Amino acid sequence: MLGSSDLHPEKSILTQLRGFLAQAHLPEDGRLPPERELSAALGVSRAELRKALDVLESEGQLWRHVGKGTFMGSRPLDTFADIEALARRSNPAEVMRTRIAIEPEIARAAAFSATPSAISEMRLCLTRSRQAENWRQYEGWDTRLHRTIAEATQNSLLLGLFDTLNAVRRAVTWGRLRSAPLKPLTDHHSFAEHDAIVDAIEHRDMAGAAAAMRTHLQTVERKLLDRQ
Amino acid sequence: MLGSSDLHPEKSILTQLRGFLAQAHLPEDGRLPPERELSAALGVSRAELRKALDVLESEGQLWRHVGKGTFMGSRPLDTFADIEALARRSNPAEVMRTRIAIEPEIARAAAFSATPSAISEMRLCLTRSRQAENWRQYEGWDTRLHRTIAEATQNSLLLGLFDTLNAVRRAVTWGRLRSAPLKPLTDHHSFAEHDAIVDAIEHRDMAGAAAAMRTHLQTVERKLLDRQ
DNA sequence: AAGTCCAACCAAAACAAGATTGGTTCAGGA
DNA sequence: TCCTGAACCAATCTTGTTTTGGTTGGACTT
Repeated sequence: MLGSSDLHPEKSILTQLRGFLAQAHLPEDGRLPPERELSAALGVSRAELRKALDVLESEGQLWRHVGKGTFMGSRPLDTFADIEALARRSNPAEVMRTRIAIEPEIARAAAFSATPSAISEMRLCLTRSRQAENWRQYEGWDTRLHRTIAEATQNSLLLGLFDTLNAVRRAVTWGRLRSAPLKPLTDHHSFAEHDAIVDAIEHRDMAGAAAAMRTHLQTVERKLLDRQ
Repeated sequence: MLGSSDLHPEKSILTQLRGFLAQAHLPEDGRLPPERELSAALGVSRAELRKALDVLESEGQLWRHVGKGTFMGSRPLDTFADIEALARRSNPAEVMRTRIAIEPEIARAAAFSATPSAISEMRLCLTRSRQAENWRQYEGWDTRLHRTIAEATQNSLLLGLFDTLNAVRRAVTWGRLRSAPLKPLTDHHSFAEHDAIVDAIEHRDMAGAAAAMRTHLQTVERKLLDRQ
């Protein structure tokens, strides 16, 4: 077991690698030579080199990706969110769960920050949605109500995340439920639920606003499930 | 000037093209044949075809792009959420409020969906963050812990929104607090708070996970305020 | 002269084939 | 038992070619 040339082979390779990384100056992006080159340069097998690299990666000192290479520093995040890519990986159920997770908190924040003019715009959306003559109109005012609530938080970042979520929702439903026929404008229990949300916001009832929004979205989710 | 074979050549080509588009069934994406093919098929010169296409494009019935082709319908809007634009409109306080709104709900979902391997990765993050020798290492493991929790929801959309939020956070703090000196690695009450979050997730305590995450983030917020 | 056609060219985008690269497996040998 | 080397895999990059809308200029017709 300890008959080899040194007692701590992996440790010596680790130090050797650390020395190399400290000495050799890497390119701008912090990329270091491919494993095959590096193992040859250090005179060790690729497997042993990988063990040492595993340690450094677990320490968070470098990150690796197949086809790209090995880089010093911490793994970079995407600098832009690709709506289409998100929609491709997601599905209607996931969108609904995400709405249920996030929109109640938006309503809570809105109950804290909403201005009177924002609340009156919500009331307008409620009235218009009641007057809607077909599903499309109703959906339009429903969407606008939810966005008005998000605007009322006066939190541009929260609003941005809401818009992203909404864009994904549209992309997902377009892709999967495009065959949905023009729904008749029948039962809209949602009227009372919408009222409850806006009422809670107007009364600065944060917990109530969140609860009302959650109840509403769970109703929507149940309708979705029933239709399938 | 009107000596040619017909008085309104461009108009006849337009109607001919309209007829073709109504009759021929296009592929899924609404793409129509390249101009060179289409002009040959309709027996008109490419220049004349392009004039007709210009009309249809000005009417908003189709859109074109070099290298891509000509498509029926309206030009698709950008599907990228611009992180930089969000960061420009936001600020550290807003980022913090948004984290407090969203991350507790992520923790709640994680308590429901987390796999044992995900939980063990959270434990690893806890251990490493305790062993951290400087602020940068600690921050790295802290970030990774929060992302591991988001991954544990097994909700790709929620994860995507979390990543967006995180990207904006980094952009905002880099832009505004770049002058922050290397903070010493002193008081980390956060250890116990992190433990409480992971414990709740492991015990499938959804409400507890959300509450622990909210408590933790409010602590972070208080530190931010104290420093200013 | 004015309009039309045709061919060529341009840059952006798509497409295709090959090479790299981290990750994994397995037979062979020390 | 452990390590090695080689092979294989899938994701990614690289490179070169093709396709596509947009543009220009000369030849031909009227």
